Amino acid sequence: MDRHHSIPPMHPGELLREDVLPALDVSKAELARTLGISRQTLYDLINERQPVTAEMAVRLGKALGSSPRFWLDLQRAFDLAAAERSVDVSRIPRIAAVKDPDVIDRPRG
Amino acid sequence: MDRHHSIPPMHPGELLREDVLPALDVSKAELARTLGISRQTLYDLINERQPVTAEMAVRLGKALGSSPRFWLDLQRAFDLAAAERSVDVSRIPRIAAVKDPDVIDRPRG
DNA sequence: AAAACTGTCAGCCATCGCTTGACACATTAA
DNA sequence: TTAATGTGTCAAGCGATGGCTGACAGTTTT
Repeated sequence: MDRHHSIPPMHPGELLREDVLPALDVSKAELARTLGISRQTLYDLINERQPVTAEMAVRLGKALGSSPRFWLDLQRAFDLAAAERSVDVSRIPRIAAVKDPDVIDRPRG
Repeated sequence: MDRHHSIPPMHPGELLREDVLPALDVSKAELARTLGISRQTLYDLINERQPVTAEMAVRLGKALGSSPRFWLDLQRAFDLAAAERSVDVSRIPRIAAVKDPDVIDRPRG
């Protein structure tokens, strides 16, 4: 019953690099300045070497006029997929029933 | 528009401590063992000194039979609220229109 | 009494998120 | 044609994080 679950999670840097930046008429150096971060940090972000932290999400949200949650959600999905890959869960027994309300899975409205 | 979040976001540790653990008939020491983490780490988590990381979310998900995303979302809301408090965004100008790329489920393809 | 559980501290360590500084090269502005 | 700016990228440094082990003292379970 695992509906949805979009395919492979994208790193926020990819979106930034492929979609956002090209649409903007701003140099990377200037974007970094605008965001109040170092050029290196933006470089790392864009090249998917560094995640969008909560603080970074807030900055991006302000500058790009989007919701910080958007960026954070993107990152979380990415992190979760990675964790699912890297953590061996096979030795962890289920000690409680599935009583979880499957999150505030806000169906987007 | 975005109203204020009516409720201040809860740390996952609080839920773990107040709701989950009491409902379970498992000692904390054993839960730590079950999760494959140290007793200290569980202690820190429960006492809200440490966050639910993606990897931790996966562990909790497996053991408690809930979705890892549930735990991660809880943490994300918490982190975001903190970031919004701590990051001074007032000097960051909006350089792009409010174009919220309607989040996660990018149809892709 | 022995075994297990509890709260909590202290110390350690690898990694993380970010920074500055540098270099070589490319593009744009005066 | 210079000067300024931008670009890709590396290296080193730094404080904070996430996690661990070990310990102690007291409580509960067996």
